[in-house]
Amino acid sequence: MENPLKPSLGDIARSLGVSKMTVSRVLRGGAGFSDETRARVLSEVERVGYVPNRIAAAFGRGGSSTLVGVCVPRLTSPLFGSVLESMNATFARLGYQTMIGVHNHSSEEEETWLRMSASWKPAAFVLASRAQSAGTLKLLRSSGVPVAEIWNLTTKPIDLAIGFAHYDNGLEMARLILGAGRTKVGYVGALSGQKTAAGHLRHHGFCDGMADMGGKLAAQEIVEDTPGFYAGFYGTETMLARGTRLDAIYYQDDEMAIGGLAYLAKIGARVPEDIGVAGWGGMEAASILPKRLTTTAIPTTRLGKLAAEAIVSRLRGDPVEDVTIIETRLVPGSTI
Amino acid sequence: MENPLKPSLGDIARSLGVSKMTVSRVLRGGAGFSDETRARVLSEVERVGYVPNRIAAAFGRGGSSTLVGVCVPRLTSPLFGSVLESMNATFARLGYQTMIGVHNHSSEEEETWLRMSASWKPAAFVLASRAQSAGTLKLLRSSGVPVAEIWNLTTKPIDLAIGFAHYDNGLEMARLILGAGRTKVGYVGALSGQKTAAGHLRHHGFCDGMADMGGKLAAQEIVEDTPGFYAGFYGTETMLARGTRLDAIYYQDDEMAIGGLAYLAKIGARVPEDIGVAGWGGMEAASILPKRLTTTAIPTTRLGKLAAEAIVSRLRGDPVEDVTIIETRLVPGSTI
DNA sequence: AAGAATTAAGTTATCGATAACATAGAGGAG
DNA sequence: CTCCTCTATGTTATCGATAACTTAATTCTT
Repeated sequence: MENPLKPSLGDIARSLGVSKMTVSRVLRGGAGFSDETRARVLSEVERVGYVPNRIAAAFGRGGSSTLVGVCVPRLTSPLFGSVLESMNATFARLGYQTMIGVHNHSSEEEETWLRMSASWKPAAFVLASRAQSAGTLKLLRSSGVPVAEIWNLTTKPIDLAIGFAHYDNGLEMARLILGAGRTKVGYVGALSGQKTAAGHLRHHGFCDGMADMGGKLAAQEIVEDTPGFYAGFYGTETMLARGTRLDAIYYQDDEMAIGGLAYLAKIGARVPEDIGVAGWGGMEAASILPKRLTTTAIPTTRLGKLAAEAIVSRLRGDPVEDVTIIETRLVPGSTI
Repeated sequence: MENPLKPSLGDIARSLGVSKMTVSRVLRGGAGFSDETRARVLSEVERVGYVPNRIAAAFGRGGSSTLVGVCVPRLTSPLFGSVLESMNATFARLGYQTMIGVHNHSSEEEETWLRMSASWKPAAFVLASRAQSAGTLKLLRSSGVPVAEIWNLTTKPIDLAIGFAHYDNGLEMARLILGAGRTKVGYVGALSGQKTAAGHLRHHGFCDGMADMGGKLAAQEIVEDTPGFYAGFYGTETMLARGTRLDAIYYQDDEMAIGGLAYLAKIGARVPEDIGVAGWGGMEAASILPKRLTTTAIPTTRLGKLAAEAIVSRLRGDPVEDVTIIETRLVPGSTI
């Protein structure tokens, strides 16, 4: 008892004159003890302020913990923030704790994090944006724990995938834009890492959608910077500076679209009369603009909640869909 | 060896014919082994894809882990997101992992999280927004681990405090606004929990600053909602609907200010001619507005980095300042 | 060259909780 | 009244890494 402030199960047991197992059983709520014993244990636990040691518990159970490793591209995006928030809350409610990692769209960073994270023997992993490196895949497969790939959908998930149909979102937006009679359409995106990243998929879907209707992109600009207001602003400036006349721009996300709107306002272009604007994500700011932004609204809270629940179902051995597509909603808005 | 995919230190040792300690020493980079042994161990580790078990390691060390518990009010704010991101990166670089909690400005949620978190025997805690409940304080004190209170400053920190001088920020902004000749000033804030919350402090400093210069708030509106674009939009609407004529509004943060600007634009009020607007936080979006927002820029990345470094210094026994004030910068902008 | 100091190992005990198994006593069935 | 079944509880072994010792071999001193 070097530290009297941190009594252990054994200390509780000793001061009550019972065995550690009895205390353990009472605390974990199973059966096998009398009401009287239960009351005595609980009051002693309360009295000394006992805090169970989950490290020891996880170790004793044979290694696997109630931690869940979650890795996202970044934490500054309100969309990912919202997903994390609801996922975190759901996991907490179900008795799990989240360990967060950020990979900045880099598969090396993801692998570094994963290796570190795996050493905590998490009960599961949640990865946003497809794990790419061979090392990552090997580690995930051999770890034997449930893995949820969120945000993107993948045709053959490592374990389970829950996300949005980004390609289709791009396709739909192309239809909406061309259907509105716009013909000279540009695309502004930003650094989004690998080919399989969500932004690329929407871009790809958008191009294909335009091709289906006999159109094609008149211009595009991929800014070498994190997606955000700035990137949208400067991406638009750069693209327009090239002189191509455009009557609509599709942005990688709403933040970029809002940045673009700011640039268009600055140069006096009227939206949607002179030029149309569309984004993706349905972020809060999009709804307070003078003209409601044309975008695709995504239920981020739902994604987080479903992902956490799916993981827990899998851990409990309940049946779970391998691939869950979360419905998105095209918001026509007034900027196209 | 029930699971051949998860070899342990002992397995490595056995297959090399050395002791577990030798392997442990090599892996943790100390001394006490020959170059040849080192090479043999490393190659075997590589060959079988050994992943160390930190749960066992933490347990073996006597309980304390390399986890750091971090609790913030929410994850959807780009400001907190940015702090978390740099803190997470700094901790990772220094060999620690973060466990995240969200308390929604509720001290009960914070305490629940803390109790859960404490059971992982973290090496330290980082709390954003002052811990309030008696239970929380008692637990933190008796846990005996370093605690960093960030975001807010407190006069007597539990252990160490790193943050912004919110009260002074409010005071300075009051001076700037009154100094610009504005006399009928309103304040729009949002749900921010306890009395000691950062938003309240700025509000308080703002009122005192106005009083010092012989002014006082002409109107105020505290929206019962999370701070954000919406809250700023509707808070402004509600406040102005009461009919008081105003020539400037101070907002709890930039998101709310931008929401307010959107409302003002909607009703055709010119900024800053008809009414001035000021925010707090210096978020990215504030710099792409047609008129640069008058605000207080805060170095969120710096806060995250310094907080993580301070915690690690304390863990290593190096000297650390108890209270660190992070300088903020008043951005005059063009909206006042 | 003998003893001291250093290097490169190996041994043992331990952390706290838990699974799996063991046991004593109470109550019920026949 | 005997056997049998619960119920409440105790015992033992265990998870993987590590701290703190110990030992054997090598190198350095003077």
